[in-house]
Amino acid sequence: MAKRVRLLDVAKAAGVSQGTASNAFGKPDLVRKEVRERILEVARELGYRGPHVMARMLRTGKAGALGVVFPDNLEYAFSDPVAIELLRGVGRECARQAVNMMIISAENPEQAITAINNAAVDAFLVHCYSDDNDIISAIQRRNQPLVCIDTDIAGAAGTVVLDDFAGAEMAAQHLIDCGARKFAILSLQANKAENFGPMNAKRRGAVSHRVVRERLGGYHAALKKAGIAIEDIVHIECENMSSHSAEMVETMLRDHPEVDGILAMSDVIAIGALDGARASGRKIPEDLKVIGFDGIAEGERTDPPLSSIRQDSVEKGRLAAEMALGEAESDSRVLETSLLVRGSTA
Amino acid sequence: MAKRVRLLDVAKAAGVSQGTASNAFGKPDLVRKEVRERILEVARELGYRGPHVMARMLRTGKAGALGVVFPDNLEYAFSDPVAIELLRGVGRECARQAVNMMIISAENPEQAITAINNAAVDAFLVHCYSDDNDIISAIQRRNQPLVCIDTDIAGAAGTVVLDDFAGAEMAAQHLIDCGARKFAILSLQANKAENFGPMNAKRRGAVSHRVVRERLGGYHAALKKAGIAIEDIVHIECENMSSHSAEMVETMLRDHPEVDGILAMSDVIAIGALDGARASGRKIPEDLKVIGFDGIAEGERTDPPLSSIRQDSVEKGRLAAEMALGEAESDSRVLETSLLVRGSTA
DNA sequence: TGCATTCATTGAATCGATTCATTATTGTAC
DNA sequence: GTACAATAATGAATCGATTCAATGAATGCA
Repeated sequence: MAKRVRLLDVAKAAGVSQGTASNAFGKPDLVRKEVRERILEVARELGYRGPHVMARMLRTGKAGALGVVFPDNLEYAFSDPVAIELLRGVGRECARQAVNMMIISAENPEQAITAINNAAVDAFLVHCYSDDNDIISAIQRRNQPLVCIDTDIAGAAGTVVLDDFAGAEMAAQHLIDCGARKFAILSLQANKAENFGPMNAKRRGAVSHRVVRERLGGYHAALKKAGIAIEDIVHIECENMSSHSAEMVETMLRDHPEVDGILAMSDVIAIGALDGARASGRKIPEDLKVIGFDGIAEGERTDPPLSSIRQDSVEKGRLAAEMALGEAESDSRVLETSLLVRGSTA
Repeated sequence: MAKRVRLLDVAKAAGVSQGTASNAFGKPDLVRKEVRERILEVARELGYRGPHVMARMLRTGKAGALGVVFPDNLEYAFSDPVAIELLRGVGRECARQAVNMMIISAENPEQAITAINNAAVDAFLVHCYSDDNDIISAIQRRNQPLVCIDTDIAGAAGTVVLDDFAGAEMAAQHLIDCGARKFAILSLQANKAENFGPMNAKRRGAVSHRVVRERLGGYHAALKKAGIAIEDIVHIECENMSSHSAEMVETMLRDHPEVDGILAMSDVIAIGALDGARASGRKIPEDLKVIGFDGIAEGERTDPPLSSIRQDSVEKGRLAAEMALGEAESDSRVLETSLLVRGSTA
């Protein structure tokens, strides 16, 4: 293979210094028009492909890219509707700032750390649930701007989270207002250790995922206020997959036929719950009221349409990117939620 | 800010050559154990952050990343269910090969070219419909492996496409078998120039998007074989958005109440068609049969569930990534489709 | 004509590693 | 005790740009 044509070759052939040749490409207005044109002409003749990206990066120290990490599971990033909305927001901001978006990909945590160390990026965005993460430390070692989404890590440059507590409170209050009295909570995974199924008090006390902790707290607060004892609530931990939660709900309704209100920590779980409830012969909302969390678009088309707590994930991603790229003040932001009433509760 | 600690500093402090220090990090087995440990120890003391990514890239010429470009519209990548499945496949293969995934982001074609030129990647993947694209040329100028998805560009290193013709033929044949006789085709955008609404023969003759050309050809072939004249088919061009196709279908059914079979070029369009048909008082599948294309998961939950032509977009993305990264033979691959019969036709 | 300004260009230093041809050292075999 | 391999370590060259202080030329103004 022929050797690559370098800027120096172009400069020589055009009879100018390397510095001028560089400017002809990068800072055209510093070079006289005729000279610039000659350089570009010569470059074309020689087959020069334009400044070498890696060389420029090394010299300038800018990568022109934002790293996005999903430590819990990469596949999740392109499966969960909420994660996709998040990515859409990140993408939007990156496009606005003319920065590329590097998705750090890995099959396991160890590989993720390597991937992080090999990524040429200017800043990092991490979406994760757990806060005891050595992937986070790997990023922090790089000493670059870092914004965490949905979890608050001490020492992170910035965090963007939801007011999950208030949202959950709103959800529970709404079911109470609709007349539900016997509650089941369908929780997201609470810990690094998978343990789906009924959730005992011990596990409830050791929730390491911030989102789960907050939402659980919010549910409990509202129910307690309404005079419902925590021990009377059915707690089930579900994988964030409709097919899985559907099964869980069928089992649950067999064991606890008295349940008349389901609080699901995600719409994906809630959609499965609708299926499970229907399969168990329940009429929704007459026999059983269901409310989800997130307010994803799919919730409009379910049967019946799903009530939920709406969050703006696109904006969450966009804001996080803005913070990481240094355009927005980099500290902690808490986004609000709102109640979305549809057929599954009213 | 203190100056960055370089490998040379570490080498000096540890009393070894720079070459050895480099090996201690990159090729540990070339360095005696005690020496290596001393180097790592010194590195820690000095606060060395590990080899500088950009410097390494420049020297080795490897970026460790795969560029993914959506020239038609970046936002589309994170909105269309099919594109998301594609990304999931790409992500899976990238993870397997421990390569990061660089999403080239841009708000307009001009910016996209800059973004491409600034991306430190080893190969490119392009998903696009049109084949007269100067973004493609910009990539080709970089002289790196390139795989095009869903379009066949002359000179591209590789292409991965679907047998769209056969799939469309199968769809039309199925509707005929179900008894439909008066057809409407809901087409995806056929050209760079937006022109939604009824599609005249002239525009039908100037389709620059390969996918649309092939699917249209497949529909026509099957219908012709069944003795249906092309002039008797209603052609409508839709934006790939359910809300849009719903409107289009309402109008269409007002103008052409005789239509009893809808061939939609995407499930997203088909889902909107179901809404539009329902709003127009049609019973599906009794009055009107609808078949989509793609076989997305959402089609299971529509009312009635959507018949479709299933394609494996995840595999399409995975295979394309494999080809671009040089692990699969890099030529042209054509993936097959299959018929998915559900409630909207039977 | 002289002096200050502005504009264009030069050329060497720099970014921070990896690589590879050499040299030094140690071990094994005869 | 010598020859030959195998193993470790060296250090200079290299990857390909950008940057910046210094220089030269051209212009403006008194």
